[in-house]
Amino acid sequence: MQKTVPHAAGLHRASLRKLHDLDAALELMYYGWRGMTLSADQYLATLGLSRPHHRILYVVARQPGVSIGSLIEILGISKQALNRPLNLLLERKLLTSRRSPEQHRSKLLRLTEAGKRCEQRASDHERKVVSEAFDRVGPRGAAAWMAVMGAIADNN
Amino acid sequence: MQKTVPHAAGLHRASLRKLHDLDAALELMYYGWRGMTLSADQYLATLGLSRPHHRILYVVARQPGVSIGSLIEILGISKQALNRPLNLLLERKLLTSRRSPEQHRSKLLRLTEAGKRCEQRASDHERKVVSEAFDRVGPRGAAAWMAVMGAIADNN
DNA sequence: TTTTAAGGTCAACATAGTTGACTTGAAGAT
DNA sequence: ATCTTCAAGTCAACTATGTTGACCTTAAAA
Repeated sequence: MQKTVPHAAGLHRASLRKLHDLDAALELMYYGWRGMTLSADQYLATLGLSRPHHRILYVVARQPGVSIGSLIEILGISKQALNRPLNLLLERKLLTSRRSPEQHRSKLLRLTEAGKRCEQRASDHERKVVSEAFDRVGPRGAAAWMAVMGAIADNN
Repeated sequence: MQKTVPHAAGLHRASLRKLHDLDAALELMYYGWRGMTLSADQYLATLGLSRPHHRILYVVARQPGVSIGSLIEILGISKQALNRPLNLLLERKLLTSRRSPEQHRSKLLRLTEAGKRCEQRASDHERKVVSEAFDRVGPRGAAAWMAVMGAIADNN
C-alpha cells in the first residue's frame, strides 16, 4: 500500500541521483547554510527577530559606532529596507543611536547590554555548529574549508 | 575630507573586526553561498528565471519522472508556492508533465531538451565556481570541505 | 544664505513564501 | 454505480524581505 512517510520536507537532505561529480558539493552548500543558521533562527524567533535583525546586530557588534550609511553599505541593502528592522532593534533597546559631538549629522549605532547578549547568543548558535564540524576534521581540515570558502566567496 | 568611496554594497566582503575565532567562518558561509550562486543567478535572469526555477529544474533533472507531490516534499515548499514557478517552466516548455499510464492520478515531470540545457548551464556556473576553489586546495582539501559541510548540514 | 550630506518616511511594487478553502479528476472501496 | 479518497490545481489573503522613486528634515559647509 506504500503509505508515503512524510519527509519532514525541507529539513532533511534529499538524496538525489548525482548527474555530476560536484553535485554533492552544490547540495552541501545549500544545506550547509540552512544547517548553520537553523538553530540561531529558532532562537531569534523566540524574540520576534529574524535574519535581518541578526545581520544588523552582528555588524554593529563588530563595528561599534558605525553610522547608518556605513551599515547600509556593509549590509548591501537600501536604507528603506534597513529602516524597519533597525527601528525595531532601537525600540526594543537592543541598539542605541546617538549623534556624534563633532559629526553631528550622522548617527552612530551601538549595542546595548541586552543587544550584546542577543547578538552573542544568536552567533553562538552558529559558531557552535561550525565548531563541532571543525572538530571532526581537525585544524588542517578546518583551514582547507576556510580556503575553499574564501575562493568561492571571492567569485564576484 | 574623507569622501566615502562606495563599496559596491553587498558585492564585496566587508572586513569587520573579529570578535571570535570563528567569526571569519560565519562570514565565509554567508559570502560563500552568494559567491557560488551569483553567476548562475545572472544567467538565469537572462531567461527571466530565478533560484526557485533552478531548484525545480535541478531536482527534476536528477529524478526524472518525479511526481508533483514528491517535488513538493523534496523542495520543502507548499504546492501553492510551487505552482507559479512550475507553471512558468511548463509554459516555457522547459518541463513536461504527463500522467503515467498506470498511476493516472499523479503527474510525472520531465525535462525537455531545452530544460536540460538550461539546468545544465545554470548548474555549470555553480560547479565551475566550486571546481576552481577545489583546485586551489587539492583533493584532500576538497574532501575536508565536503566533510565539514556534511557535518554542518546535518545540524537539524 | 544657499547648497550638500545624512537621515527619515511614504507609496507602490516584486519575489518568495505561508495557510485556508475550495474544485477537479482519477482510483479504489462498498 | 456510488461514495470516498487522493493528487493536483486554483483562489484569496497574508507575511517577510527586499526594491525604486519621491519627498522632507536636520545639520554642516560653501
